Amino acid sequence: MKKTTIKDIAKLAGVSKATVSRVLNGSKYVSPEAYNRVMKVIEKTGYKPSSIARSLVNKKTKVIGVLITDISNPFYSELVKGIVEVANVYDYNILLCNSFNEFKKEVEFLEILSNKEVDGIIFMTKGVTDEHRNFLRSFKKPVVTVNRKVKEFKIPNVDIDNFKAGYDATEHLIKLNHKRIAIIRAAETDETAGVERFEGYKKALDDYKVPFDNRLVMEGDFKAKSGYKAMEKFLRLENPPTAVFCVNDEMACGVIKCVVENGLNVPEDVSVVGFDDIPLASLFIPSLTTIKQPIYDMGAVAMRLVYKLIKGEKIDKEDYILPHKLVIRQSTKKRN
Amino acid sequence: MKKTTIKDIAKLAGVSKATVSRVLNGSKYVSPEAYNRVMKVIEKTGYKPSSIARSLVNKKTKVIGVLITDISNPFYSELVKGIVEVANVYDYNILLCNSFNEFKKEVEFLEILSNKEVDGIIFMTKGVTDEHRNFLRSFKKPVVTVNRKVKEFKIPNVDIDNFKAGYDATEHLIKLNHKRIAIIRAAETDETAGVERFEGYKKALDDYKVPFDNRLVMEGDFKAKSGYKAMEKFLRLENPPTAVFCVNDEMACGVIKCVVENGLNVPEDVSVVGFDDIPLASLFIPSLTTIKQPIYDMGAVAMRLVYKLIKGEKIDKEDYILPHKLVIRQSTKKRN
DNA sequence: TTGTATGCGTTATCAC
DNA sequence: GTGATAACGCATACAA
Repeated sequence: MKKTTIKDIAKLAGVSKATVSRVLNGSKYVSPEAYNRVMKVIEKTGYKPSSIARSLVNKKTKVIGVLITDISNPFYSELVKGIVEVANVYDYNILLCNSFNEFKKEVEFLEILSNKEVDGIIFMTKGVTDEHRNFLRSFKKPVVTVNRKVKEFKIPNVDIDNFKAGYDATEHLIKLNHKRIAIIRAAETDETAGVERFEGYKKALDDYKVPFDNRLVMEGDFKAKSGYKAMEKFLRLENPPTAVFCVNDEMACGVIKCVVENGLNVPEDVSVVGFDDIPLASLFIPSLTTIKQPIYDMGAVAMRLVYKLIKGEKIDKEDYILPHKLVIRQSTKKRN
Repeated sequence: MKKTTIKDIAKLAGVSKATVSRVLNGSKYVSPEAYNRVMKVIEKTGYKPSSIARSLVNKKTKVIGVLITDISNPFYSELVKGIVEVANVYDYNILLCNSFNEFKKEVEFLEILSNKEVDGIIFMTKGVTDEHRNFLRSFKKPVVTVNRKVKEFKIPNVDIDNFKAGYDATEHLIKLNHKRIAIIRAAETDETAGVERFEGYKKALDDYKVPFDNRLVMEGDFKAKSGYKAMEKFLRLENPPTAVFCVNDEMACGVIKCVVENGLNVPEDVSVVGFDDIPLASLFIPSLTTIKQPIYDMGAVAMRLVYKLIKGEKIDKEDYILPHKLVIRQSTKKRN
C-alpha cells in the first residue's frame, strides 16, 4: 500500500493535480464544488502533502538548523527551549546538531545543515575559525549567533553586555567589603563571552582601587569540577580569597562544594557569585547569587531574528543586547 | 548566482548527469578518467548534492524525529545527547520536537514528523492517548519509545526496571532502620514510570513488614518545587517521616531545600533518596543518594534500535531493560 | 475556474 | 562504461 499522493487525491476527487494543489495552498481560484470534493477526499484519506516534494520546488524546508556544543549543558538546553517554542509558532522545526565541543564537527555540521537545505541557522559554536568563516562566506541563508560575535561578518548576534555583567558581579562583592576577590574565568583561547566578563572584573577592581592579583585568577572549562579544582588551589594560597566570581553557575557550585568539603562555609567564610542563573542556581544550598541571563529569551529573540531574515525583512542592527541582572541570594555576604 | 547542481557539474566535466551521479554514489561502473574529471569539478565548485532531491527519490531523509516533553529537563537533555551522538555515527540527524507537556502538541508533532518524512521516531511523550495510537497505527516507519510502554503495539521500549528500582530505593531506607518512609510519586494519571516505582516502594514496605501509611504518599510533578511543597506537608504531620523517597532527583533537591529551610538537617533528621542521577545529584550539598538510570545509554540504545529497524533488521524483543544502580551518597544515613 | 505541461535535483532503468 | 530518460510528489505558468 503506497503512500497516497496528490495524484491519488486528484483521481478520487475527479479533478486535476493542479486543482488539488490549489485547495492545498488556499488559492481563491477554485470553485466551491471542487473545493468541497477535494476536501472530502483529503479528510477521508488522511492525506498530507509531502514536505520533501514541496521543499524541492519551493526551495524552503521550514527547518532551522541549530548548532550548539552540548545539549546537556543547562544553559544550552534552556536556550534551545526558547528557540523551539518560537520556531513552532512560526511553523518551523529544529534540526539539532551537537558538536560535542569539537571544532571539526562544528564545521561538518554547518555543511550538513547547508546540504539539508535548512532555511536558516542559529549557532553557538565553541569558537570561530577560518573554516567557519569560509562556510559563512558561501552560505547564503540567514544566520544568527548567540553569545558569539563573528567579526567582520554582519551576522546578528544575540547577547548580553558581558563586560558590564562581569563588572556588576565584581562590584557587588566589592561593596560587600571584599578585598581579595578571585575569578574563575574562561580559558584565554576560548572566544567565548567569558573573556569579556573578565575584563569587566578587572575594570571594577580598578575603579574601586582594589588591587588586582594574578594569583586570584584561574581558568575553568564551565564544568563544576573545574570550579572545584580551581578553588582547591585558591585555598592553598597563603592569603586565600574571601570571595570568588565564577563565569558560570556550575563552576560556582563546584567552588561551594569545595569550600564546604574543606570545613569552611559559604557565605560566612567565602562569598561566591555565579553567572547565568540556571535553574540549579536557586535550588542549590546555599542558593546562588548570580548574574541572571535571560537565556530563554535569548533563544526566542534569535529565532525571531532568523524568521525575520527569512521573510526578507531588513535587520537594522547586528547586536541584540538583552538585559542581565544581578540576583542576590544566599551565597554572598558582607565581610566583617 | 544559482546553486550549482548535478547538471552544472555534468556540463563542466563534459559528462552526463548519470555519470556524475555514479561517482557521487561510488558506483564501480565508471572509468578512472571520468571519475577524475568529475571529482576535480566537484572539488573546485564545492558542490554538494541536495539531500532534498535525494530524499524525494530515495524515500529516505536520514533524519530521525525525536519527541520529548521538555528539553530543559536534565533527564531529557541527557537522553537527547545519547541519541544525537549515536545518530551522528550513523549519519543521521535529529529533528527535535518539544511538546511542552501538552498532549495535543504531541500528536501534532507526530503528524509533522510524519509529513517531514523522517526515517524513524523516538519518543518519550507525556502519555499515550487514543490519538497517539491512531497515529502509530498508520505510521509505517520505525518507532522506538523510551520510558513509555505503548500497550498493544509491538513497539520496542527502552527502559529500566522501575519496579525493582523503586524497591531498591525503599529497601535501602528500610535497611537504614527507617520506619516512616514517605514517597513523592508521580500523579496517578501520569502514565509514566513513576507509578511502577511506587509499586516497588509498596512491595518493599510489605516485604519488610513496614506499615504502609497513606499520609506518607504525595504526588509530585517532577519539578523541584513540587518536592518542596510535598515536604512542607510531611513536616506538618504529627508524626513526620524520617526518610523520603522521591521519584526523581529534582524533587529530592526540593525536599532537601525544604528540610534545611525548616531548620532540620539532611541526612541527620531526614534521609532523602532521589531517582535518575542527573549531574546535579552528585553536585548538590549534601550529595544525593539516588537510583542511577543510564540515561545517556538509554538514548544511545534507542537510537541504535531505530537504526536497526530502518535497516530492516528484525528486533527480537520489545523491552530493552537497562541496568539501574543504587548510588549511595550523603543524603541518607542510618537512623538511631 | 480548470487542466496540461514543465521543472525542482536527484536516482534508476534502460538501451547503446 | 556511458548517456538519455523516466520517475519521485508537488507547485505553477500557461492555455483553454
